[in-house]
Amino acid sequence: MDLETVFRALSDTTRLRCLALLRAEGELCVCELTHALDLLQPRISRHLAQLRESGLLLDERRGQWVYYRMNPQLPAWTETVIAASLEAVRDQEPYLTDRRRLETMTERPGRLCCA
Amino acid sequence: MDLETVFRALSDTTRLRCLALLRAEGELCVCELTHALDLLQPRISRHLAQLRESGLLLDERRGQWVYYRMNPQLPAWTETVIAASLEAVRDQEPYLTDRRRLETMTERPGRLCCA
DNA sequence: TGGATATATTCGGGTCTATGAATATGGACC
DNA sequence: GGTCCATATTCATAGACCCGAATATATCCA
Repeated sequence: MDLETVFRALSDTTRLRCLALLRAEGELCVCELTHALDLLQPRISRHLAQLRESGLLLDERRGQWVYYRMNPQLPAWTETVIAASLEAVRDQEPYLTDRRRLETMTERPGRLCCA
Repeated sequence: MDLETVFRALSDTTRLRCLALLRAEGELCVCELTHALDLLQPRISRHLAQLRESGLLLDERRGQWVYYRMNPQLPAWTETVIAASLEAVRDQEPYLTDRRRLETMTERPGRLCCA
């Protein structure tokens, strides 16, 4: 896991938005991220694949859905970099709206509708 | 200073090598960096310009030489990101060799030859 | 088996990026 | 002025990247 690979993976807003939600929520499936970011599904899917290939994310299929989550075995410096940078934009757009859209999403797979 | 801009600036090994030396040395002129990294001068100059335009570096002409240094007014998260990542590769190549080449460079401007 | 949903991939186009080579700019000094 | 040195910029090329649209794959369920 070299610096250049990680920084390149982090140098796209779509990917940063996905990472921000995944860190907050633990894990999310592609359709939840697609809804939260309000973007086309192939676009989300490609960015998630990039994050997986760079080593930052893990994926796991469960039934129809593929869930992504942060790789728990990242080197310490990578954790530090991601945590510090995402914390700095926590209260800015588009990250605020992404969280709101996810919260108000109905029919999230594997979740009670009236939790 | 947004995340994407900073991460894009950091996603190139040549730029990371320049930043590592500049953090260690305080300030360096273009010819010192060119010698330390053992690359062609226009290549170094262009990467330094990118780092300046992204806000990470400041430059200052003194006589024939242009000195670059870290911008001392970076946001805290940027400082954290750069410090954590460069610290992680401090003892790896090509960063080790870069420091060695700089140390053994003769005729560094503004420095005594037998310091 | 067939249809519906979720996810991934391919394709084509436009844009950005990094590079070496060559050239231009700018200051110092005679 | 002219010359040398340090630095910056231009030019052309090759590759990477991002995107939407269309299509392919995979799973579930009837």
